[in-house]
Parts: sequence; C-alpha cells; structure tokens
Amino acid sequence: MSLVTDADKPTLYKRIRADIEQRILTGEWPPGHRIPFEHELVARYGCSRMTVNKALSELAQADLIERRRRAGSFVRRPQHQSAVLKIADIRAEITALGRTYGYELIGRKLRAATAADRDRLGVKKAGKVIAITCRHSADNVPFAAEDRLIDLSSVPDAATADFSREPPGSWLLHHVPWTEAEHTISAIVADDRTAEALDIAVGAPCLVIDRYTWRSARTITAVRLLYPGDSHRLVARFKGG
Amino acid sequence: MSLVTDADKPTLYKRIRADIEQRILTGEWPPGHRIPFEHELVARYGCSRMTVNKALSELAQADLIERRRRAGSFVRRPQHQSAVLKIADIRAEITALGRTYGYELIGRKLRAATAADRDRLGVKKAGKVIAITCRHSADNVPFAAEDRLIDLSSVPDAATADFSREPPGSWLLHHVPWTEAEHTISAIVADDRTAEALDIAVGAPCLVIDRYTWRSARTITAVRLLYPGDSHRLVARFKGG
DNA sequence: TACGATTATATGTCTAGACATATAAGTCAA
DNA sequence: TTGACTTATATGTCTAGACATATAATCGTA
Repeated sequence: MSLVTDADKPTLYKRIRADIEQRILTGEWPPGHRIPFEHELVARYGCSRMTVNKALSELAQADLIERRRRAGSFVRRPQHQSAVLKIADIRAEITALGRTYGYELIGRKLRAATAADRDRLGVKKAGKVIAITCRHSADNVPFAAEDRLIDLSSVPDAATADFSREPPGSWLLHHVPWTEAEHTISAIVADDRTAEALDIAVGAPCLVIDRYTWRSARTITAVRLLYPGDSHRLVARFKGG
Repeated sequence: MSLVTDADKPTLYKRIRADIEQRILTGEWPPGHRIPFEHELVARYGCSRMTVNKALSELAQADLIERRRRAGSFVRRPQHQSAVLKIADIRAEITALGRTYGYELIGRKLRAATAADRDRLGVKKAGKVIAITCRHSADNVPFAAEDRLIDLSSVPDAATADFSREPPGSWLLHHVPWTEAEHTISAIVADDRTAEALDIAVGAPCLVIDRYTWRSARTITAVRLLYPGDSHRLVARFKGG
C-alpha cells in the first residue's frame, strides 16, 4: 500500500527525500520552485541540518533539484532528454524471457590489425586482434548477429579463450575488470549476408547497436549487433521504477 | 593536467571518492575486491568517519561499489547493460549541430478519444485528445517525422496552445511540471507516407522512437518519432565523460 | 555433524556544533 | 545609471562523538 518506492524504510532522511520528491513529481512544486531552505526543513522535521542536507544532496545528485549557494534549492526542469537504456547481455536477456538461449560461432580469425581494424577500434597502433562473427538465437530462432573485434594488446587472454562455447560478450564481462562503453543505435535494411544470418528477407529493417568499449583510454573491443527490427525493441526508461 | 574529472575541487571527500574510483576503473581493484574499511580510510586520510562515509555512499549510489553490513564494501561487476541514452529535444539537437531548425505542422485534430487513442495512451478512460502530425527539419532537409497524441484531461492547456509555431515537444517541456518517460526504440522500413514525409525512398530504413510520458500514473502524451535510419544515430554512453 | 544462540564488527543513521565560500542583495560613490 | 564595495546568508564541507542494526563468525549443544 505504499505509493512511494521505499516508504518502508522509515529513516528520517529518506522520508524527507521522499516527501520532497513526491511534491515535485505531482507538480505541487513545479520547475523553478524554490524548495524550503535547509533551516526551514530542520525546523519542520525537528532534526539536525546534516540530515536534511543528506536528503537534499541525494535529490541534487539525481538531478531532481539544483542547489545554488546563497539562493536556495530549486526544482529542475524535467530532462527527458536523458534516459537509462538497458542493454542487457544477450544471453541474460533471452533467458530472462524464459526462452532457451542458443549460441553459434560462425567465424574466428586472429590477425595483425589491419588499417580498417585500427580505425574501427579507434587506435593508432594495435598489434594483434581477434575478429569474431557469431549468432545468438532464442528458441532456435535467430535473435541477433554479432560482429566483434577484440584488441589483444589490451586483452591478451582472449587469444586462448574458447569462443566456440562461450559468447565473447559473456567472456569479456567476466575477464575484464571494469569498462566504459559507448553505444550507437541506428537502423539499416538487411543486405544478403545479414538476411541470411538472421533468417529474414533482404530489405527487412534491422536495428543496429554499435558498442565501443574501453578501460582508462585503452580500447578493449568494438562490436556490432544486428537485430531484426520488427521483432526487437530497446526500452529506455527515465525516472522512477 | 588532471587525469581525474574533478580533481580541481580538492575537498577531501571528493578526493577520496576519486582515488577509489581511479583504482576501480584501472582494474587495480577488480570486481569483487573488498575496498578498505571505513576505519582504515579514516586512518589513511586522517579524517572523520562521516567524510569517508560520504565518499563511499556516493560510489554506492553510482553503482560502482556495493556496501554490505558487517562484511565491507566491494567493487561491483561492470554493468554495461545500462547506459545513459541522450534523447535531446529535437530543436536543441539540431541547433547544437549548428544547423538551422525548421518546423512544420502537418495536421492537428481535437477529438474525443477513440478506442485506438485510449489504447495508445494506455488509459481506460480519456476525454478529449489532440492528435498532432508534424515534421522537423535541419537546413531544410527533413530530419524527423512526429506523430503525437496528447491527453487533454491531463494537459487541458494544450487545447489552446498554438502548435503551428511551437513544436508540441517544446511546448510540453515548458508547460508540464515533471514527467516520467519510457522510450522504445525499433527499426522499420519506410512506407509510402513515411517516405514522403522524410523525403526518402520507400523501403529505406527508419529508426523509430516511441516515447510514452506520464506524471504520477497520469498519462500525458504518446509520441512516435521517425528518423531516416542511415543518417540518424542515437548515442548512449556509460560511465565517465 | 548440524543447528541454534551469542558475539563482534562494519555499515547506517543521526547530532550539535564549526568554519569555509560563493553569491544575492544592499550600499555608496562616480 | 552604473559600477565597485560590503554584508548577509544559504549551501558546502567537516568533526568527534553516539546508538542502531544487519550479519559474518564463533561457540556451544544436541
């Protein structure tokens, strides 16, 4: 029976945060509205300033309010230009849907980086790379085609990994410590090769995700994922939930 | 000459946070690694516990570490399944590129909600709605086609807004207090109508963004944006920046 | 050996102060 | 009116404590 997400954790600063969030979300305090000063909230809730400060700091970190010295704290304009996009590991995504995951390695080549490879990885110098082509399926229906390049100078262990059984995405997730990533999403129509890989018609729409991954300015992998565009959807949700 | 993002703000807790973040991102402290206890960091930095607690709390809020009572704080596994997708206001997006923005209202209808309208808005009962079709262009080249439905029972002011001059997206952004949104991204091929609206060939790939917006369980608007798929790209970036 | 009770400990929250600092607002002179 | 200076004030950071609480580890017992 809780309208607020974590109303069942009745610590004071969370209650203060939830109270304010509630008023912002309902529109009672519209964008630009100055929320009460810290000392006013201290008086209202009968607590110390550090407690309301913690509540307000978290709201500021979540971009719900903006804090300005000497002026006060203000409700920010909704920013639905940025949303959290969930791009799950494909295996996890499929098994989460209760479907059986299938994986098939199509090609694996270890080679000295060509100019095209270096360009794709965004590096000037690269030694060897592994190029992998594979396919993911759900209930034996093609789900996504993957075309990946791994920089072996960053991930030398990848040279001996067995990608015929484990998808490179999963392997990397468990063997590289921490990464940053950039995703680019676009649409194309299937060419001959793509149509065959995904078992769709030539000219059918495809959703493309290009993911470029690095760690501390060091390139790790570049991957292109192709999904049948009419059956696959990416969902990005902003705020709440 | 700073390697760390906000090293120029030398408050202690930010320095502690940056130090730890650095070690995580470089892989020095891999996923699963237990970072020093609060009392150890207190000793190392010669500060009070609240100060290191603030640093660790922010790292936890950013999902970089996980805190477990009695056990300690641990580096989390990289989660590149969630990324921040920037879906800018179209006008802002175009002007940011230094191109001139153009807007053209194609159709506007005020009507009692049909069954299809209610379905699209995800409501059981809706009074009147406004259906809007319009087009955005950059340097006089079609950039995106928009097809929108606004629930007038949630946003009555929209009935009198002049959408022939201001795009409905911008208008809503400035007239509804705060919203939650869900975006669904998919790919289609252009049909006759779409091809004409975007001045592309029939059968050309299109990127589709369906955005559904509400405030406190109250539906505001549902919009479908169509972009030429080969010229438009969405970029989502995770961590760092 | 397995299970239940106890204990130790790291984190979670909170207080009542303090000083620092950016800046809105007011003051005064050119 | 404008610009420079001063002041008041809200936020930013920090301290040295305190008690609460979840839980890993230990111990004792069946």
